Order: sequence, then C-alpha cells, then structure tokens
Amino acid sequence: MPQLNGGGGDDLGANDEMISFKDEGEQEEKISENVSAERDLDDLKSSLVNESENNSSSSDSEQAERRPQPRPDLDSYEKTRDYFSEALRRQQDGGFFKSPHYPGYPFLMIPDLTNPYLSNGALSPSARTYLQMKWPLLDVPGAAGLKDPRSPTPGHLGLNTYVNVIFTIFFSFFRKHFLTCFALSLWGISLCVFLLSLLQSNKVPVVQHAHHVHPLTPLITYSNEHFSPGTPPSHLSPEILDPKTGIPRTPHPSELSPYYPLSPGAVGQIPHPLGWLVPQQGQHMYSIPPGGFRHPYPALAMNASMSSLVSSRFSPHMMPHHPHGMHQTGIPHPAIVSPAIKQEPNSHDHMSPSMHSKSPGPAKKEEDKKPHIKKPLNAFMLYMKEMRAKVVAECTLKESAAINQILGRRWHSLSREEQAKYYELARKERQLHSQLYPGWSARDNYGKRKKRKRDNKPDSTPEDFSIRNKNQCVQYLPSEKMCDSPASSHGSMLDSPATPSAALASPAAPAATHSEQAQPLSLTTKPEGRLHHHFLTGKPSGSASSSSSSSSSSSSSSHPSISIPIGTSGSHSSHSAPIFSRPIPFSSLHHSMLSPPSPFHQAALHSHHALFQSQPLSLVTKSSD
DNA sequence: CTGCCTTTGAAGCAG
DNA sequence: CTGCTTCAAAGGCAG
Repeated sequence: MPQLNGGGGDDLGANDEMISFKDEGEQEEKISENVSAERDLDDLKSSLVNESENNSSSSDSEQAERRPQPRPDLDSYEKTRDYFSEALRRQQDGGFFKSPHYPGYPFLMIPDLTNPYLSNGALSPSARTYLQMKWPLLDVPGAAGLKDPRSPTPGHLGLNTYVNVIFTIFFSFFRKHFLTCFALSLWGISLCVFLLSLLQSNKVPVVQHAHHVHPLTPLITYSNEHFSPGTPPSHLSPEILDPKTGIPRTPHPSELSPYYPLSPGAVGQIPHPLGWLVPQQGQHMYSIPPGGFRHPYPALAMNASMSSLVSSRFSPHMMPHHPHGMHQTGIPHPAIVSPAIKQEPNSHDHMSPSMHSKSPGPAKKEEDKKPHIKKPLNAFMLYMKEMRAKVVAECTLKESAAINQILGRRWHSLSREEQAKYYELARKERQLHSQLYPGWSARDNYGKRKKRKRDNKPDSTPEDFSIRNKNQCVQYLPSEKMCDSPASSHGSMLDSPATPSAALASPAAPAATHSEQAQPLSLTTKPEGRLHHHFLTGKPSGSASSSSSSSSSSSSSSHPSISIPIGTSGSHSSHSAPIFSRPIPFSSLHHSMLSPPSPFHQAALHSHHALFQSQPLSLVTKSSD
C-alpha cells in the first residue's frame, strides 16, 4: 500500500491513511473539476452562441444562393425550410444545429452540448461516435432532404419537414432541459427514431454508417460520477437519481447510458479528459456475463459493457437488495461470473439460481448454486485494465505476462497522486462490492481456480529453482520487445522511455527518475528471457523468498546478479513483503520516492537502498549466466 | 482445451 | 502477529 512514508504520513493503516489523504485531495479535485466544468460549460455556451450566429448567417447565404434559381418544386421546400430555419433561429441560441460543420450528423450533437467538459469540442468526435453507436438510427441524416437542396425528395418533403420540426422542437427542449429532463429526452429520441423509421419505410434515402460497433459498446466507463454533467458525484452510493426528482429510480439501460460517457478506447483512442477513470473499451472491472442486467442468460445478450455499467452502478438501492448477495435474485453484478461462461467448467447455470427452483442436489451441488463472485479489483488491477490497451498499442507485445511486467513498472512510475486515484477507486470498488455481496468472502473463491502449480515444490533445495516458479528477476518479456518495459536490460530502463507512452506513464519526470533510480537493481539485465527463466528462477513463489531466510539467502548470495524485489517485475508483493512491507511497506516507500523530489524522498531513496544493502540475503537473486 | 505466465494488492489461512 | 497463499485481469503460449 502506497502510503506516505514520511512527510507526516505514517505507516499504520496505510490504506486508510492514504485514502483519507486522498479523499481530501479528491474532494478538492472534484470541486475544482466542478468549477472548471461549469466554466467550461459557460465557455461552451458562449462559443456555441457564436457558432450559432455563424451558422445562421451561412444558412442565410445558402438561401440567397438558391433564390436566384428557384424551382417550382422547391417552393414548398423553401417554405418549409424557411419555417424550419425560423424555428432554428428561434430555438437555437447555442448553435445546437451545427449542420454546416457536421453535415452527417445534423442533429446529433447532443453529447457535445451536454458534456460540460467539452469546451473545445475535444470530445465531439467521440461524442458523435457515441451517438452513432448509441442510436444508430439517429445517425441517419433525417433532414438529408432538407440539408441538401440539390437532392430534395419532394414527395417526402412534408414528412421531412415534419420530422425536422420535431427535431428542432425536441432538441431545443432537450438542450435546454437536458440536465433535468434527460429521460424525457430519450423518449423524444425514441420518437425521432420512430419517425426516422417512418422515413425509411417511405424509402427516403438513408445513410447508415458502416462502422457501427455495438450501439452500447462505447458507453461503459469505469466511473460515471465524473462525467454526469448534471448529477453530483455519488461515490459511495452509485445509485442513479432521477434527474428530475432526484429520487432513486430504476433506470432503463438507455437512460443510463448518458451518465456513462465514452470510454476513450472505445471511440478511437480519444483521450478522455479524466482518463484515469476510464476503463478499457467498455470493460468493467467485473466482467459480467452478457445479459446480466435483466436477462440472466447470455443468450439474451445484453451488451456486456452495458451490463457492466449498469450493474456496476446498480447499488442495492437501485435493485432489490438481498442480504446474502444480489446474485440470489439473479440480479447481475459484474463481479458475478457465470462459471458456465467463464472459469468454472464444472458448474453450470450459476446465474439462474433464482430462476430454477433450488434443486436440492448432492452436497456438491450447493457449491454450484453459488455464483462465482469475483474479487473486487485492486488498484493495480484497475490500472492494468485501463492501461493495458495502451501498452499493447504501443508495443507489439501481446502476451499478458510481458504486458503486465510493463504495467508493473509503470505502476511504480506513477506518481503517488496517480496511484492514489486507483487506490481510491479500488477502495470504492471494495466498498461497493461489500455492499452488493455482504456475505461474500474472498475465501469463497478459494479453490475455484484450477490448482496453481506453485505448491509443488515447497521443499526444493535453494539451488533447485523450480522451473515452474517464475524467476522473479528474469524478465518474462520477449527480448524483441522492450518498449518502455520493465527492466530492460543493461539498465536501459534508466533511459527515459523513448515512447511517448513512457512519458505518459510517468508524468512527473523526477518521479520517474526516482523510480528508476530506486529500482536499478531490480532491472535484471538478463536478456536471457525465458531460458533463464526456467533455470534461474527465483524461489517458488509460495515459500520462496520471504521468511525462510535460509533458502532465499542461499540463493541470493550465490548469484552475482541481484534482483531487488522492488516493485519491479517479479517481486510479488507477497514475496517482497517480508522484506519491507511490515516495517516499511515497500510500496509505501516506493511511493514516497515517486513523489515529487524532495529531501525526504531523497532520504527515502537512500534509506531504501540502504535497506537493501543491509539485507542482501533477502534479495532474490538470479544467476547471471 | 487447460493451465501457466506476469504484475500488484487484498484477503484469508496457518503457525 | 507474521508470513504464505490465493485470486483478481488478460492473452499468448505450451502441453
């Protein structure tokens, strides 16, 4: 647990301490976020006003251009268009209709308007994509006929106009009252969709985008609280309040979506303003079986992302709460995994215990009844989920083991604040998890996984490094791919990461430097890779390193290359723990070092090294050849 | 097809 | 209380 090791921090209650520290920080952050959000919103409004004016003028000019050559069949069109334009002028004070700029999405700029964080339209593309995905039908340029005077379809002008007027009125209303009437707006959208369908049925040319993924796929984010423009963050009570009444309600999935902004990854790598909160590609920390939300069966295939977002934010307040676990009700939570789908091959249909009358079977059946509730993700896991895609994109690596090494290093390169975010997130997740599954215990999942190989060799001789047991020092990374990876050989890790990602990963250069300095030894320079991995392995992960100074010491002393369990790859916390965790939690220490450079950090760094030096025997080592 | 690899952190268990 | 073990995610890889 990264806590402040100094500077007023104490080692006890690391988690809570840090969390509390963080909470304060977060609150401040949030306040500032809100303020900035409001400011952004204001800016956005003003900018939109300007845009509106521009749009109006351009619209007029367009009309002027057409007037010289009026056509009889366009008269009615012109009239309706004028009417429409008038309606537009009346309604649009915010440039809501930016058709000239977004010809393809004449009326689909909602997210841009509704997202207070988009002062500069940075997210506009994603927002549009979002809408396209969310409401594919809306992607249809319903006013295409109107938009393009050259291809009018007089036969449908009336309908088009009607639709457009509906759009205009609805969206103006929508825009003005979005924050408070979102649900209503959705109904309006549904109406529009219906009308568009009508248009389609009337054979009005309709353009569908080919890049539709899943309409709901991009909606997932890890946390919505920071993105809901009109709803205050509710960290600990993820319930969704009715925007109008403020009363908790059971939202329809479609109603939820707006509160769960796009995941950057899902929308073309568009960086999210609050990227750290955004999970990867619509995935949630709890992978919920598809159909989790309302349909217990995968066949009903509610989009997993949607399910996760919905379920992840469904607190007991929203759903009937059963003290012994929501799963008893068949209510899905991301943490609930249907073994049939995942992991538990032997069990089946765990998701529907409530659906089926409790079939009292053999004693073992009881286990089957219990759905597999996954552990809440810890901070690092959350970080991994978020960053994995980036790392994969930046590197050609695909193997998770290698990616994880990189992530592990990056994790340690993160500033304390950044890590704190994830710790806080993880804490909330645990809290939510505990609320959702009061009776759940990590113990419940013990033995669920296939037997781990680790325990086979508890009593191997010090020299007898089990092949099975990973070498804690050897890089699992394929030699070809180092990226900004862990422990690049030759201390290349000390070099500043060439890739932008590296810089990204280590926002604070000093921190990164410290990090690197702090782990020089951990960078096992062995390019050997897997070969040594087999022969030079560290201790069996299980018994290996820690307590038994005997084994570890012998191994360490015998090998020239010393690998420090410093947060680096291979230093499983549990292994390294014996060395630092108790007296000076390693992560904590490391955190301090990662923090902005300061005398204290320097001291910590030195002490850290000193610590290592003082306990050479504890260091897991590996032979250099 | 199953399990390992790899990472960190949380939690449980054993002594 | 300390230390060890298991599990969480993820995807290539080996058997």
